[in-house]
Amino acid sequence: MLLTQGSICRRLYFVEDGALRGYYYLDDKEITHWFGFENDFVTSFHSFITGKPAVENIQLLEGSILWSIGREELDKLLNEFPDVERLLRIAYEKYYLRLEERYVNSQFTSAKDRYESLLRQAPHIIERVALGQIASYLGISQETLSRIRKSL
Amino acid sequence: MLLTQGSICRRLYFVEDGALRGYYYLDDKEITHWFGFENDFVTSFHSFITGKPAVENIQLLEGSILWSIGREELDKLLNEFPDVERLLRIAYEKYYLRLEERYVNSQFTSAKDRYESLLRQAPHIIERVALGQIASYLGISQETLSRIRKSL
DNA sequence: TTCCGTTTTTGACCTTTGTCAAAAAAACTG
DNA sequence: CAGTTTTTTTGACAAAGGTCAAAAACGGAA
Repeated sequence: MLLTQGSICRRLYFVEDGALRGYYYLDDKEITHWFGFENDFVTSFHSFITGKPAVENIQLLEGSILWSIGREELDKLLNEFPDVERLLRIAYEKYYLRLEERYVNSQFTSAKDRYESLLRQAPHIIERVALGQIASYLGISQETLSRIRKSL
Repeated sequence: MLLTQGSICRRLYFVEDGALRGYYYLDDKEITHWFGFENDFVTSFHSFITGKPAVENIQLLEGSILWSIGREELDKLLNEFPDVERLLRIAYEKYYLRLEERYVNSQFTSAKDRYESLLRQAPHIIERVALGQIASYLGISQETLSRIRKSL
């Protein structure tokens, strides 16, 4: 575990290699709301940005190589090097667009289409992650995902 | 209309006063995916950031006062003043968290809860925006929203 | 192997929300 | 106002996906 809900996430991670996921609990059910793989930045954005306790847990799914930087170190870098500020701004643009697309898809495409598009975008995910985690990531029940797989 | 789909959005707007919405078409149906009110930044983020043609339309919902800046002017400012870079980065953080929350809500709360929470967060929206637009914003059909309202 | 715990699949049934069509209400317009 | 258009509501029905419970498959560890 990299982070447990309730604690404050003070570090930003970069995944050189490996896999992790962010999840939280909704009436005792685990909801995975993101996966991070090679070359992703991961953190509990809400906690890292606001300094409030995290609502999510971050778990390593396999042996991974991570780099990390603390909030204070990052702030120092941001003050010293405008290029870092720019890098971060551009990273946010990318993550914003990614989330926007995911949001639109979640609202207006069927569970089946979402699963197929996940397979296209991240085929390796199937071998690395349990079914139930993928289902909650897609916003559907595990049973429904199982039926979708059968139908393909 | 501030922007029509297919054209490239080259400006970032700031709403001093008024109301606007961004919407796109999905099988001939209008899907409103955001509203902008006082003190919001609005643009077609996807088009503005990537320079690709917009998939969305931006429409003024009432008489409004807007400020705007073009992509080139903004880039000039970003190069000249690191503080602007910082401002923008922080704005992105805010919008990212806002979108993240909306995403989580859309997936795991009922249509009724989403409507009630919208009423709490933006009570004025009801008087300013048509029902069908609110419904598509919440990701539900107009009929369902009508029934939800009846049940309250 | 065999046993045990976990994950995935299957079946039956239920709930939420969508769709289509029509009626009612509200908002414009001349 | 009366007439027209747009928006909202209502009803009947359909579809997608959820829930619960049980069976099957899988993956170690002894």
